[in-house]
Amino acid sequence: MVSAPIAWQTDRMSTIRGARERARIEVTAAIKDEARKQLAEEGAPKLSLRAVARELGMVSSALYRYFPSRDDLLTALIVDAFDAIGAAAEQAAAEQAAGEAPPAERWVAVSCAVREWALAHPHEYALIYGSPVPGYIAPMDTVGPAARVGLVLIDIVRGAYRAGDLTLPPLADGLRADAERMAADFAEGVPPESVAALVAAWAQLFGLISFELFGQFNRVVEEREALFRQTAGELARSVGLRDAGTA
Amino acid sequence: MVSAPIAWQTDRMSTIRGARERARIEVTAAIKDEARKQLAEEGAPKLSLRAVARELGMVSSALYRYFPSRDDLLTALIVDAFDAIGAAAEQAAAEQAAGEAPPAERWVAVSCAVREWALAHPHEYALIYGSPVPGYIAPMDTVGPAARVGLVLIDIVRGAYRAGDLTLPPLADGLRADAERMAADFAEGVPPESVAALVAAWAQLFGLISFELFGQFNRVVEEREALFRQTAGELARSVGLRDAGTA
DNA sequence: TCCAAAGCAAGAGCACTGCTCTCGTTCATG
DNA sequence: CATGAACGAGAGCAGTGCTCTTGCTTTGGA
Repeated sequence: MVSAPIAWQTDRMSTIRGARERARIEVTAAIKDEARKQLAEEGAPKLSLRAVARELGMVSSALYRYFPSRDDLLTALIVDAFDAIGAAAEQAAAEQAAGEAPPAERWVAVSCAVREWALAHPHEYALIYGSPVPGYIAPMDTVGPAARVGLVLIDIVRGAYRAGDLTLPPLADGLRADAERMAADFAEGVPPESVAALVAAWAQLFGLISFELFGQFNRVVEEREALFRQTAGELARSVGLRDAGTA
Repeated sequence: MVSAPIAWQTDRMSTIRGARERARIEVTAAIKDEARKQLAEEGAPKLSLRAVARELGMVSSALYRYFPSRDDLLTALIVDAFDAIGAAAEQAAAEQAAGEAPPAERWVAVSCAVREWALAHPHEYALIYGSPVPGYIAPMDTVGPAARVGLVLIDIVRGAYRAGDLTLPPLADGLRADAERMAADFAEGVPPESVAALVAAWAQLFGLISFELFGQFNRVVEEREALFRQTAGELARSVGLRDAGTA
């Protein structure tokens, strides 16, 4: 029997094979750090391999030993960003779970955590939820990290369902089959009605964040946090979570 | 396909000042057309002044007689895109108004028209609703065209309110002042409760479209039109429009 | 009618970019 | 210890946005 792949990876990481391998890991991390720094300052389109190399005191061609192309470096940053926003959501959910808060409140807390991460890392947010780079096709490595926020939201709904605290929203006929497939694929233990509403709420949540971050609310909305909180609460209700305000 | 001319443009066009001026207008239009073509094929980041000039049989420096910089060319395309999606929304609204459809149905029709325009012009949509270009600040010329879709939605709600067909959604205390300001600024004749809900629904609508267009629904949602229709209907209800489905 | 002023296209050139290739050097391992 | 792989440096290619100069053409006023 072969051990789990995770364990095998940890094995490799703990077993330092030599100075060269360790240097490689360090340089790779340094490149990503510098790239992330430039990303935060100038944004993805301005991220330049040459500038990263320059700042690191090496020549541009040396960078290709670590990342075969600029897109691959971007992919690494994308994965990191998905992981970071996913971790922020998971942490918020964990904190709420400890306090035994009602599901709707946990939903709002997670939503706010996601929004706050986005406000703190606008360029990284734009990298993962903004316009995709044309010609760039997200490799499979990204789908796992990309799902983390969604899974947190699913968990909240599943918990509410198991506790009998979930009101089933209406479901259009044309959506039932797809909703059942989605439930089976990545939301086991959640009724299809809620899965469909959940996916819609998920997109709407990020719509609010994107509008705020991408400047669509400029000259329109001022009290953005209040609007977000209120709307996130209504989205919680729309997926069937009991209203937190009436508790 | 020429975009809707602005007032002063029409003025100038009717008063032909000379061959030179006419040539200038034609060349400007040709540049925009070619740029739009390349935009549709490759996307905004790949849009190259030199390539546009090459395709038009002129030298790159000549292009600067018409657009002082690449950003200015992009601005022109942005204004056109806002105008186009605004026109699509207005047309859908006009068609629905002629048939005296209930407000919620008109809301859904406008939403679907916007979505369909987005699906037909993904790169232009990404240009106006995707990640903003870092360092690029939208000039004032864009705010008018950018507001058109929103104004169509406001009109529907205002019509429903005047007809006594509007249910007022709840409004958080922290939002009332801002909502009143918004109502005074650009939604006269609409109660503040509805304005706040309207702005949120507006962002959520585009969140759905962006998620679909930017690939976030890949491997998740299949029946995207059905999900959009259902959610647009619920958004209509969330701003207080009478449910169309129960008619 | 003539002429200066303004508009225009072209070309050279600058400082960049991503990326490839070659050339010595250094390291890890059989 | 010797050999092959990994590595950093540098030159070079094709492309980019943008500027400046150089002539030519059109335009509008004297």
